[in-house]
Amino acid sequence: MDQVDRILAQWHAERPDLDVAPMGTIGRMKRLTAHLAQGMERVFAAHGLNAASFDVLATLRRAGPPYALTPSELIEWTMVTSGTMTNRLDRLEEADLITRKRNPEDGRGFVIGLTGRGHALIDKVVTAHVENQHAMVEALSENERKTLDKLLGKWLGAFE
Amino acid sequence: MDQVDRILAQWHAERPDLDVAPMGTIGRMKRLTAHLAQGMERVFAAHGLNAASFDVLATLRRAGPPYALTPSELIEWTMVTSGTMTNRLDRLEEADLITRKRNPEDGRGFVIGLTGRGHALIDKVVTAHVENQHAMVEALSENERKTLDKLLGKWLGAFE
DNA sequence: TCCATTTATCTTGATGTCGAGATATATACC
DNA sequence: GGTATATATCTCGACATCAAGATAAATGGA
Repeated sequence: MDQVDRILAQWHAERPDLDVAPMGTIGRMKRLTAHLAQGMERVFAAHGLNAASFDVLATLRRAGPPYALTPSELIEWTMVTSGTMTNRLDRLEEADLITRKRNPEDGRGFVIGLTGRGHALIDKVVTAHVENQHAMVEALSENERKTLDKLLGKWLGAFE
Repeated sequence: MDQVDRILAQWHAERPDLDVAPMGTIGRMKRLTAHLAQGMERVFAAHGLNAASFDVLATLRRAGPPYALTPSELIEWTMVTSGTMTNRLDRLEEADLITRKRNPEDGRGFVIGLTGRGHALIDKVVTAHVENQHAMVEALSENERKTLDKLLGKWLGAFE
């Protein structure tokens, strides 16, 4: 009987006309995601980053050489609005983790690249991040994690 | 090959030293939760609410008669800070959906109750909300959803 | 070539959240 | 009873995000 079960029990008592089983699934997803996000923020914060800045640096890093993307491409990968991306890039540029150069192929735009510091930092943080993620999924066996992956993949397919 | 798989493939190419399988699980959880939240917001918005205000009204409603809790109790159920709760209550009070009365049993505090309008509204919205949640989990069979519930419950247990 | 439309990015204002600190009341202990 | 501590809630300032609108450059015909 966890917190989600308590919520479902309350609804069952107050609104027995409702079948709240899906609420349990969705509620657990939400809480779990919140815990996972919190756990990841701790690692990011230990290196002076947050989820937002990590997201941008990691996207540039895993894009491979020359570790450079346009703001539009970053927006697509990270699924934030253009205003949010501008703000994120402003802060990362201030921190000397990325560079913002005019795009020689498109005068309207820019190319965002990792600085040396940015590259070194994200490599270090990603290593710690992946280690941390391993620790956070340890509660599930390898088989359970794979089963979960399959279910999540199927469900996600209905949305994307 | 969904967006999460593409991200994993990029990491595999750039950092083959990392085992990013957990990142896939966590990434799918995050994306799924974002889609679910978006779907729920649509229902809330159709009734002039958002997730924050729904959360408070629903907590009061499912608490049962007399549909009243202290801000502290609301904070525990909703897992937000006191400043956030004050802000939420201010807006709900303005909208005449809740009342804020001094707590006769504790001069430091208040008791938050549903107004008639608030009670009627949350009953209507919860019905639509539950219907919407059913639609959003339709991609999974009943058995799959139950398997997922079990796995999520086990995982969540490691955190709570 | 010229103009209309599209695209890339930035700017601005509103909103929701958090964290730290303020205030008032309750509680515990001497 | 009186003081120290704990608790309940609010206030305030900082920050991230979004949506809508502004600006500048690219593109696609006539």
